[in-house]
Amino acid sequence: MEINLIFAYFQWTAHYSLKRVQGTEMRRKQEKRSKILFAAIKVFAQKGFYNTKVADIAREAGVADGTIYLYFKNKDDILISIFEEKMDEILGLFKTRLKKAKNAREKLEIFFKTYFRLINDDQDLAEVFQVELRQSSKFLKDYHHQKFFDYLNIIGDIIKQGQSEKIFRQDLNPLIAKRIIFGAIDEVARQWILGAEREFSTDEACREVIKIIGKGLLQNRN
Amino acid sequence: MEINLIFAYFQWTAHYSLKRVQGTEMRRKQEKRSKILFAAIKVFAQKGFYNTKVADIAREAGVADGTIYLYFKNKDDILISIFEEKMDEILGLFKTRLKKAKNAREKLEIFFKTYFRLINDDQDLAEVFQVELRQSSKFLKDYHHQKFFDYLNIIGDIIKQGQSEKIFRQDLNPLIAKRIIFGAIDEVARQWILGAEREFSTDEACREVIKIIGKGLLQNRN
Amino acid sequence: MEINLIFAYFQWTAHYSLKRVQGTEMRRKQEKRSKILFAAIKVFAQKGFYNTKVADIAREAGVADGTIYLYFKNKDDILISIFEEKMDEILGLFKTRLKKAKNAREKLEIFFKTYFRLINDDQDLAEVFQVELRQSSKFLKDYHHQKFFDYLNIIGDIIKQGQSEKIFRQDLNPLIAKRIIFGAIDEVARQWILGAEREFSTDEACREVIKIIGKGLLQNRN
Amino acid sequence: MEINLIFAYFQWTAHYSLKRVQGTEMRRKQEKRSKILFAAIKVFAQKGFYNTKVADIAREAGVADGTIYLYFKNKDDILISIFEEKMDEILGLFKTRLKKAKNAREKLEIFFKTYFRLINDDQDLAEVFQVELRQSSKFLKDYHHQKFFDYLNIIGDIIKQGQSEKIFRQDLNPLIAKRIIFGAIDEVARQWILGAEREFSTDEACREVIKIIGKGLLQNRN
DNA sequence: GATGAATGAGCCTTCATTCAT
DNA sequence: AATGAATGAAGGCTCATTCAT
Repeated sequence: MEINLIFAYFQWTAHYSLKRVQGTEMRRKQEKRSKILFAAIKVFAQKGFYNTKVADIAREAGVADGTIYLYFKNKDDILISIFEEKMDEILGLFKTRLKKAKNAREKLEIFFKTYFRLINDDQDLAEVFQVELRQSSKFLKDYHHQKFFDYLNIIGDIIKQGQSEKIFRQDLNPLIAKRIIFGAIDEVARQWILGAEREFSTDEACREVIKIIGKGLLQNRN
Repeated sequence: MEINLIFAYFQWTAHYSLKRVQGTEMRRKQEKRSKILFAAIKVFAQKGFYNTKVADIAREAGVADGTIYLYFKNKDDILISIFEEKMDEILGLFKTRLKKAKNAREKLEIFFKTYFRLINDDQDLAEVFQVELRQSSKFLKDYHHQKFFDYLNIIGDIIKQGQSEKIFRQDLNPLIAKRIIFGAIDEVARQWILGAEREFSTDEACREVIKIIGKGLLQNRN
Repeated sequence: MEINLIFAYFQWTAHYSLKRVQGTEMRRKQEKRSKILFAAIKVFAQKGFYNTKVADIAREAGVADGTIYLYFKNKDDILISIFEEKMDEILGLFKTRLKKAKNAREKLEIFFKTYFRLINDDQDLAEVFQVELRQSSKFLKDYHHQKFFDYLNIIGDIIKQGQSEKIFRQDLNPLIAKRIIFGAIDEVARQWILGAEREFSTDEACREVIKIIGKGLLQNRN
Repeated sequence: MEINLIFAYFQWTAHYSLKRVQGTEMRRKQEKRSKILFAAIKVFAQKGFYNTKVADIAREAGVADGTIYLYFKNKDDILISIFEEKMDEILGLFKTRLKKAKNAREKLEIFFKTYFRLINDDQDLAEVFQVELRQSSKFLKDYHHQKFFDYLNIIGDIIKQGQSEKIFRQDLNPLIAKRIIFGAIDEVARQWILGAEREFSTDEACREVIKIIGKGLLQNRN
């Protein structure tokens, strides 16, 4: 509930915060950029990056084809921008939410809850992140996402903190462990998104992850 | 070592098993088909499905462009065939290997070991599975991966068996748990494959997975 | 020196002469029109007509893209206007300068000197004339360069005058001869303009032309 | 008459000479390439380079659009190839024809005759050379034609030879003189090509050039 | 069966021109 | 009058697929 409010607020600010002080025309420009980005997310989610025509995005956004190129260098740039800009929002949200936790175990739980809340609240975006950003060597090999590493390191840092707090096992390799965790939630989310019939809710998924991963990380005595 | 032998054998049989009884010309036909499939795996792994030209596959396979269409309906069909045929091999291998285990815990461990052995031994194939098939649910609308479900259900069955053997927690939802496990190993494998510098070995990865997931599934008292 | 002054005067008048009697706002309008024309000459000279974007001209002129269309019908119209208006200036200059000559031979020499002086003093304009207008007969199907014929006929008239003065050979075909002369000076000018390293001065070029063409036209006895 | 025969022979050899020893399929490949080049010359001559669509060339050549790209890198490459390949033929023809001359004066005359014969016999090609190759900064500035310099130097060499034979004036600057001559014949040719109504024949043009330029170069005493 | 030259539908991108402000 | 964001038609080029040899 609370998260919902935060998320709504965060969505609202996302479009405006950076430019709040600037004039109306600047705001309008940002609005159109956001409109295109939003349309692109929707269409990429539906058809996939390579099966999406720039004209599809334009139609969805309600602008002319050429207008896209006033805001983005090319089609690839749209996908990269989705990643960069949305990742900024997401990283910000995680940072804010994790501040409240008093130890690594709580942090892990908040992390999972925030993650599945995000997935639940913006499925198109989630799908683009889950599916489209994976598919092209452009984005996986050639293009190095500092922001993706930042994101992964949120998990890594929680693990390390948990180890120094003697809550998590000392023999874990955080490098591999963070991938295990990321992969686990990522795949569950993907299944939730792509699965035709919803076999489980994001809340159930979250609880399941906490059960398995949470327990898997703990010291034997706990 | 032992696994390697098994794997080598299995690779050899893969090309011939289905058609073993047929004549020489049929065998030659299979050889060319395999050559193309093998080339496709390599090129898809390098460049991704959409950035691979049919001509690239032809060149890699050492055949003419047109020849490909004597063995495959179209470019999509190559990807599907990779999946179908390799999945048959993989499913067969898992089945053989898992027979030896006496309980779910052992099965899980064998599953992980076999998985990372496969990844280690055929990286190109692994990459195609990891990256390129992610998008297939988009572009191959009609195509449903029964074999992928079979594969996933190997994990699901191990979980259920572990629950009935009272080794694994009773409150696990096998539907979600199998995704968690699949996602975890999948992501670790992806990182191992795509990461420029090898930060860990497949053996380390395997041990780490067993530590976290293995423990995460167990009953509290164990 | 003297010519320089004349040329400077002529440049100044070019912008105002036609509209000298009109009010200030009209003059301001002319100024902007000239600014655009001047910018267009510069950019056309640098990049060629087809490789020049209207936006390039606008930027060079320091006006908005749309402003150009307040002064010119379209991109073609800019090129035509350059030709028309600059040709008026040039024709006027030739007329003024040629008045002083007492015979065809002197006229020819003054013509050459004036020509190379113009080339020397406004290289951008020269380049547009040299290179870009070459193609105009293609793309401006309807447009006939009356002024170019006027210009050519200055040469033709000098030849005819020289023939009736018995200075030039009687067997010359003025129609062809004027093309020969125009082509000769045009090409020398082009080389001077486009050649990376200046291999000769316009003065040298002028003297060389007078030597060859001048002598070539003369009666045998002279 | 004689020239016509030579020219016809030379046209025939142009397509085959280089590949004469190779197999039929190579010859067929050359034929198609020539067909496209020939079509391009025709269409460029009619509409100009920038107003010609690749599809226009394809239609004229009777091939599909894509076929063009099997033989040429891109549209620019077609124009460059026209220049390069035709220039080879032309240079070869000049070399052959000029061998027969016994002094510079005769050489000059043969040069002019050959030139106007070429113009007369392949008007489309002449137009492309005259007009299209001039219009783009691509071809005039960025692209350096060694072959064009070779061509110009044929004239330059004749001038130098004439000077050492004491036939031509000693005070000529060959650098400028060759441009004067090239420009003169070039412009006459262009007028002959572009002029709607043929005001003169190429033979007349040739005679006129010999009269003016020929005489202009001679020593005073001759 | 094998070839690879040929095809042509399709799409990204550019840019001259318009028009609301 | 001036602006410049928006438009959308147009075209160069790619590449999966075909088919004559």
